[in-house]
Parts: sequence; C-alpha cells; structure tokens
Amino acid sequence: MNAADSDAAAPTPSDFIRDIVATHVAEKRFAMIVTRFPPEPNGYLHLGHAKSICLNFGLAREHHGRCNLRFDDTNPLKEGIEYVTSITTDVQWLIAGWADHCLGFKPTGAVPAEITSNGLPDHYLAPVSPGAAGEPFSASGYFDQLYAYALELIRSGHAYVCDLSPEETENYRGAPDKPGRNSPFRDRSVAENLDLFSRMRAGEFPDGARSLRSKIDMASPNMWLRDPLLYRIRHIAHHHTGSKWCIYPLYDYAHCLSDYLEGVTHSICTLEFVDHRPLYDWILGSLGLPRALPQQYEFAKLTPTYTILSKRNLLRLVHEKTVDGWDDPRMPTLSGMRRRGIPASALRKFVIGVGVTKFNSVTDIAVFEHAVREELNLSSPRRLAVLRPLKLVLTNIPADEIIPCQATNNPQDEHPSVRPLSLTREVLIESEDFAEVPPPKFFRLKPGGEVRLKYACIIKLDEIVKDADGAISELRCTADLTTRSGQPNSDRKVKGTIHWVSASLAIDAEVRLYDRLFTVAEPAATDDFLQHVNPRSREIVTAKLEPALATATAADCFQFERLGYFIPDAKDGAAGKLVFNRTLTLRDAWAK
RNA sequence: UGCCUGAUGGUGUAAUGGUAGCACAAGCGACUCUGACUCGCUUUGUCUAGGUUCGACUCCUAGUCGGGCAGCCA
Repeated sequence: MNAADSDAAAPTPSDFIRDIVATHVAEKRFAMIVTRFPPEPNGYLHLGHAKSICLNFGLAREHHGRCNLRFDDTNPLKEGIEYVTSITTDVQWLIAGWADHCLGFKPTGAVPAEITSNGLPDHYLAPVSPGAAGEPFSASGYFDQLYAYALELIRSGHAYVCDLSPEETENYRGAPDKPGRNSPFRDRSVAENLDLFSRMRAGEFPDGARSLRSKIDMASPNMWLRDPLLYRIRHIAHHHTGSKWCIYPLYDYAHCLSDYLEGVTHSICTLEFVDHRPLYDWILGSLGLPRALPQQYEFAKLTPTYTILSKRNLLRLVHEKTVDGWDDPRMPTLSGMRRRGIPASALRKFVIGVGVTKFNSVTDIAVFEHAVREELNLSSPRRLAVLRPLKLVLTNIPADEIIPCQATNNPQDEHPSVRPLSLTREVLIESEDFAEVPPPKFFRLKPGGEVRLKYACIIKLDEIVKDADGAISELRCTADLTTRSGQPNSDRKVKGTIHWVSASLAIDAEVRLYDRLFTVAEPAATDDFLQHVNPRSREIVTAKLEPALATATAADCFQFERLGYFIPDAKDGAAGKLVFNRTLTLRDAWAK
C-alpha cells in the first residue's frame, strides 16, 4: 500500500480552517487556493511542524491548489544551510506520494491540467524569486522587492528611520496597560528617511544604531501596533544572499509580503500570531497593492504528552548531550522519528486525526503510538528475536539434528508468505518467559508446565539447571514433535506460546530499546524539563536474531514477535554490524 | 486596572437552533500457534448563573477559569 492510498482510505475530517477555505472555493473568490509552509531554517522539523505541513499541503492538495515550502530566513544570526537541507528532506519525506503540484517547490516542466483549468496566478509561470526551478521558496529571495516596498512605505509616510537604541526603543514602547511614547525621530522628512535608509543599506551604521519603523500608533492597546520595526542592521552574511545585505527585514514585514508575492490566499500560522494579524493587514493595506491580499488564520499548536517540542528546548537536549543529536531516535524531530522507524503515513494519520482548532489542548501520546502500531501492524513482516536469552535444551532432540519449520511472514496479509525456520536441540528463549515461581495467570514456561515454541512444537519443562551461584544456567525440556504443524497433534492447545531462536543458528545484533524521553506527562510545564529526563529512555542489549534478519536494511521495518517493531539503524548499522532500533513495543495487556 | 483568544467524558475532536457522536485511554468478555491483531459489551461529558426559544453545546447577558501579547526572534 503506498502513501497516497493509505491517506485516501481515511478522508481528512473538516475543521474551521477547511470550512473557511471551502466557503471561499464555493464563492470562487480565488482562481486557485495557495498556502505555504514557512519554517525558519534555524532547527530541525518536529511533530508540531508535521501538523502544519499536513494542514497547508493538505489544503492545497484537496483543492488542486499549491503549497509553497518557503524558508522564513530573515535572521541570519540563527540560520544555516544545514537546516535548509534537513527541512527540505523532511518535508519531502513526510508528504511523499502526494501530488506534484503541491510539493512546495518552484515549478518545473508542464503545469498540471487541473491547475490550468482552474486559473493560474502569474507567479506560477514566472516565479518571483530568483533561483532554479525545483528549489524551495525563501523570504531572502524577495529581499530586493521587500526593499522596494520599504521605500514605498517611506514615501507614503508609513515608515521612518529611528535612531533609538534597542534599549530606548523598549522603554518608549510602554507596557500592555500603559501607552508608549512617540520616538523623537518619528517626524523626519521623507527625504531624510530615504537618505538614512539607503545609507543603512550601504553599511554606514553599526548594528543597532538605527532601524526602519512603521508609523502606526504608540498608544495602541495592541503592543504589535506600537511602531514595530521593519528593518534592523546586521553586519553578517546570510546563508542564501551572502554579503549582499547588511539590513534584514523582520518577520512581520517580510512574511505578509512574501505571502503576497507568492499569491498566497490563506496564510495559516499558530495562535501566538493572532496579535500580529492587524500588523499583517496594516502593512499590506498601506502599500495599496493591486492583487488580492492574503489573509492570516491561526490554529493551536500540537502539544503531545511526554514530549518537548519547542525548538529552543530541543536545542538544549542536543547541546547538553541528553540525546545524540537532532536525529536521535528519541527525539520528536521528523529525522529522529524517521530513524526510529516511524512511517510517514502514521505521522500523517496522527496529525490529521488530532484535528485543527483554536483550543490549546494536550494530546495523549498514546494516540500517536496507536497510529504507529496501526500502520506497522499491517506492513511489518514478523521475525523471531530474543532480547535477553535464556538457554533451553530439548533433551529428546539429537545435537546434530535440524528440524525444519515454517513461519508466517505477515498474518495480516490476505495470502501470507512463509519462510523456513530451523529447530535445534539448543534454543534460546526470552528470560521473562520463564518463572520459577510464577505469578497468578502466568501463561509462560514454569516448572512442570508446557508452552508452545511458536511455529515449532509444544515443550514441557523437566529440569532447571543452576550454576554454583544459584543462577539458572539452562532449562531442560522435552519436545513433543507430534504437535508440529502438519503433525497429528498440531491442534493441541496450550495456554502459552513463546518466541525463540536456535542457539547454534541465531545471529548477534545490537538492539537499542527506546522508551519515552521524559517521565512526566508535561515536561514543558515543569521548572526544568531536564530534571525529568527518563534515565531508561535507551537501553542497549545484544540480542539473538533468527538468521533471516542478517540482510535487513534500514528500509525494512519488522515486528519481532511478542516484542514490538524494530528497524535497522540507518546511521550506525553499516560495515556488517547489525544494529536495530526499537520503534515501539507491542501493546501489552499482561504487563498491566 | 490593557488588548487578543479559548472552554464538550480521563484525553483529543464532532454536532453550525432539532436523538450529544467518533477516536484514544480505561474496564469486562470472545477469539488466538504473538497476553499482538480482530470482534463484542461497559463506564465517563456540554465551565457557572441568568435570558431568548416549542426546543440551546450552538444565540444573548454577566461571571469563572485557562492561554497569548511589552525581541532590533520567528
């Protein structure tokens, strides 16, 4: 089943933003629905971004519109090409299989018919930002036009150059319940503003010496309308524009205009930008622009339990080496989750399933885990592996005998394929599958008890052998070979079935057992989330695997029967060494 | 004492004046060569107080509680 099919099976439920868009479509208000996903390249994409990606690209997809991947790269201090690369990769991975026209990159080749038939904004045929077709969009690609618009704002008296220092600017701004004061530089002439602004661009002034400000209302109850800055001076190279600029636009100025330049119709962001919306509208409105203006809509961020999602905090986990990097399988980053074996389809199912609202909710991570298991259960071939081996000798099987068995690859398939498995005299079982003093309702191996070795036969425990220290060194059992598949007693029932591998044939692998990174449900709400890192978030064992696993690659996710889902590590698994990551355990009603 | 925004079972989300539904979680049971999967059943909800209405989660008024806003970050 490919990604597109799996999404088609579960149509996206509606939400307040989709309702708005649907209304606009019904009114034929726009020739085409255009959205954008605008990350700043200053960190890796995470679960929260997945929600925004699926919303924005999903909307474009549903309406045969377009969604641009646009880097909001207006602050070169924090940004870098490493992030541009990873974000591009992650977006492509998450929505792989979705139609080309909403993949987010500068158009290449022929325009799809369903778009031409629905009208086309001119930018589609002639991208406004420089760069080759197939590249993502970026705010920095619009710096020339943004500068021209700033000149326009100055000429029309909507902006001025301010000489206040950052500290003074803050003082003049007032407080939420106290109006601010006008800057003493607010009433400069247009000519002086034009002169100063061009000299800012030319590099005549040091960082922070002057800024370009909008002229709105220093007494506005909305702090974002108190003459917010449009441009600041930063003598620093930009990862995309190099040393061409030493003034850089701020988010509020660059974002609305980038949206406009791309023909964006619906500019969707998170709730903290609600207060900025009047500014978004003010800038576009002050310019007297000829084409239809984009509108901003806001939704609530995703907050899963036992997870931290803010970029600042994820950065701390990386810098303080709580994890091994942005792509550590315990991280909620797209790259971390991909490495851990989370399928993109499960991620999409989850973020679409939680819905889009304006309510700051906390989503139980169990919902996410359910989505992952649901996908993996259908797609993962089963294998046998033993994480913590305990030796078991089948005393009635000769040492040199190999008894052939057949194992089902995936019982969820309509016509499951099988693979051969070999039963030998010595096998390894999971140590937790044996209890010398069993608790009530223990279905596994116990003194005098019987269990089935999955795909093989029923065995009976005869003897527990201990070493000098009293530790169990091996279990001696009798195999009832008449209970094998195809044999007369194959239908005999026993309560427990356990997994196993042949001691002589099994192969070694390093297996990394991951658990949730935090021990508290809402780590971000605590004084210091680092105090609540789960000390057992990663346990590494040397496991014994059935031989069929020797050739596994990072493209293959497996279910180790009765244990969980596992995937070869994409990074450390090279050079003939087998390394598996546990994606997730199976649901375990017994453990409770 | 400012502005913005929100509130439906334990959690998330529908119902847009007409039977409060779905998913996750929890519990019980069936099935089982995975204590998985699957299937069946069950528990639990409209923030409060008024008002409009034949009828209110939905509309009105007042309150309560929560989130956001004072970066030359996005």
